[in-house]
Amino acid sequence: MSTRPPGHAAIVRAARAEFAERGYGATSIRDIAQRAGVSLSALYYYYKGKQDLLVAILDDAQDAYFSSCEQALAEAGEDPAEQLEALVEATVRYRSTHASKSNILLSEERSLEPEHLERYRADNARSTRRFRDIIERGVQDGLFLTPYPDDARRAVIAMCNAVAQWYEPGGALSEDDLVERYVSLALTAVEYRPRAPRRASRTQA
Amino acid sequence: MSTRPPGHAAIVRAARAEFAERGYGATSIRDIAQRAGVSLSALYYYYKGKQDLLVAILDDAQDAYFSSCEQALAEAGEDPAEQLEALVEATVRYRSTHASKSNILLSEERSLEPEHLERYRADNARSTRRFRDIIERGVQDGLFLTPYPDDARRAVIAMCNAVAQWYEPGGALSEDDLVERYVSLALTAVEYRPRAPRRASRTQA
DNA sequence: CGGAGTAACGAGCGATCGTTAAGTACCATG
DNA sequence: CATGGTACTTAACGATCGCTCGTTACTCCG
Repeated sequence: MSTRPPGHAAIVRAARAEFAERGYGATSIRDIAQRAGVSLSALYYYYKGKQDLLVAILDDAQDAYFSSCEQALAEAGEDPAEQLEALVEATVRYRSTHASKSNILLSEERSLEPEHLERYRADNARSTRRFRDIIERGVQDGLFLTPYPDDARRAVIAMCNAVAQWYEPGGALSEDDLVERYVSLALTAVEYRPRAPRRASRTQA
Repeated sequence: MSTRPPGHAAIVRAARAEFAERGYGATSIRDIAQRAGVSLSALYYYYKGKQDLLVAILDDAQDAYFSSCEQALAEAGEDPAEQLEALVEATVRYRSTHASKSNILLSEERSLEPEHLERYRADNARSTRRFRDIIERGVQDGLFLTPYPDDARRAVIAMCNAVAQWYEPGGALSEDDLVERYVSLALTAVEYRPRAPRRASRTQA
């Protein structure tokens, strides 16, 4: 998609920016075309219509996120804490470096027509399950002490997602530091207590 | 606003529902009028236009949230933990019982025209400051051990806000239980460690 | 040199958009 | 019983919407 004709890339870039800023429903294809520096009918050379463009952008954004998670998990070991770290890192990095994609992904589900909605929801559910399974296993292994695994999961996901709404690359906080903080916050949220050092006796009520 | 003519209340209710479901930009005033069971021009009897209606809905939603926070804080004592509890409880209750208002509040800032944006942002900033000041004081008092107060604050706010997107009243989880869990999660996020043995039993240790 | 395919363009279609103007039914008051 | 405000209505305006049409410029291949 990047090595394609320059017009195509410009259209996708412009559409992503407009959808992220104004929302799908408030964006006209003329807005997109103007931002991309092409005529409005150029859009119809590459896509069947506005909805088709949204679907393509959503698919691309979802693929990018999922493959990033997949890779992070592949490099992580068996330890649930390590896996949660990997997932949080992948998510935070994605939200911070691809803010437009993230914000569209997180807010334009409602703009999808019914025929595309099911697949989109199913894919998102797989992603949620990733978090859920890891946290559940951490709880079973006695590594995560949270009494509310489901709510801890939602909290971790919500706080990572919110990064896309406020973080500015190149600001005072580096991406690596950001990741470190959110990994730490996530482990705190699930109440991670490493097994090895036996000196901890305050836990387990 | 509730004791006004029935048409007015119906319009506001319909507009809230439509804005929350489809978004401001994707909602037409005809959609709103039809849902309210009035003609589209009835809207112009009460409001100057679509934007004016959004502003009224946003103002009402903001007032409801802020006054709820104010009341909760007034009933809380001086203890930062108690104050954070009060703020989280007020926020979670608001998000869970006024999902439409919440979701509009959380996503339609971008639909505000410049002249209304400044006041809206300023009011929201006051709300954020509430959380920030309480957490900062908790850290200074040595009650909150989090090394990242700003990020913990963002995490707490984000997880509370997300409630509006998934919680269903009347479901398996009661509102009181929901509040209890999120208060607990928030105290965990700021790494609350009570100085003296409080009678608290919902937090571990 | 002559198609074939690619990558667009400007003009315009019907539908829908936010908004306005002018009118109407219904009270309550004087 | 006339008058004035309240609470709407129907009809229509110009602008903009997503989308289609017919055309054009430019390559590459034989």
